[in-house]
Amino acid sequence: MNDVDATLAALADPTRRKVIDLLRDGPRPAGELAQAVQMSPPALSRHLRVLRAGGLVQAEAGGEDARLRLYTLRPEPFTALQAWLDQVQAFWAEQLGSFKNHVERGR
Amino acid sequence: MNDVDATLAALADPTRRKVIDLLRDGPRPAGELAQAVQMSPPALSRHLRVLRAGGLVQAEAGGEDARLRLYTLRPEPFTALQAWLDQVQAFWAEQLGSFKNHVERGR
DNA sequence: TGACTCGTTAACGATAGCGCTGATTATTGC
DNA sequence: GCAATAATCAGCGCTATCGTTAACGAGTCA
Repeated sequence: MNDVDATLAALADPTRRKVIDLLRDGPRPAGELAQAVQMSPPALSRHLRVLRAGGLVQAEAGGEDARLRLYTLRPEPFTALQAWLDQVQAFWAEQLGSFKNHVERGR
Repeated sequence: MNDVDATLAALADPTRRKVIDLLRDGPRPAGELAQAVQMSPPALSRHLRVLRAGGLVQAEAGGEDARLRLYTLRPEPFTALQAWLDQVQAFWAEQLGSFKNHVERGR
């Protein structure tokens, strides 16, 4: 329902998650990323498009060489995912609610 | 690399994420989950198998009626995912490192 | 025992995702 | 202008995944 779907779909692929890990060390041009994950530039370009569509990364026009597209991480989807994760983990926080839920659902 | 791959693959499907959200309110039998997501029991059973394989859920033998399999959330994969998320978000924590990375990579 | 329910497994058709090669656009430097 | 480079787009097979129906063990109750 939320955009968390798109975020998780983007992170599902191991290649894309590796790209995220690579970008943790700083911005990288697309070609360098393709070489790092041992993949043809067109294949990685598709992955980058998915990551862009999900808002996980952002392509800046490289200042020095305009042919290079420097990719950078964007924080929003990750904070949204963390918010959802916190909600899920609240399940164990309210351990005393394990019987409260039974009552609420009337079992 | 890690088992985070399996976790994210399991969470990628919207149906499976909805199951997780449903289980936040407490354990549910498989049939009730299938009805909640408007899906045939076999289809949901496959999703539950994926969630089980990833360790996100656990099937307990229902005490009252042994035919029912009550599914419950398991914490481990979520804490592992949170750990990875924290690593990624550390990228913005060290904002001053944006120039440090340039130096390290010798651009 | 026999009818019924719960859940899973098996087999099938349809769809979507992945990675490749080849072509296209934009930019650099001679 | 022209060759070379960076990145994306387009088209093509391939595999995996998803959901459905049908068949199968397991458990309940008369």
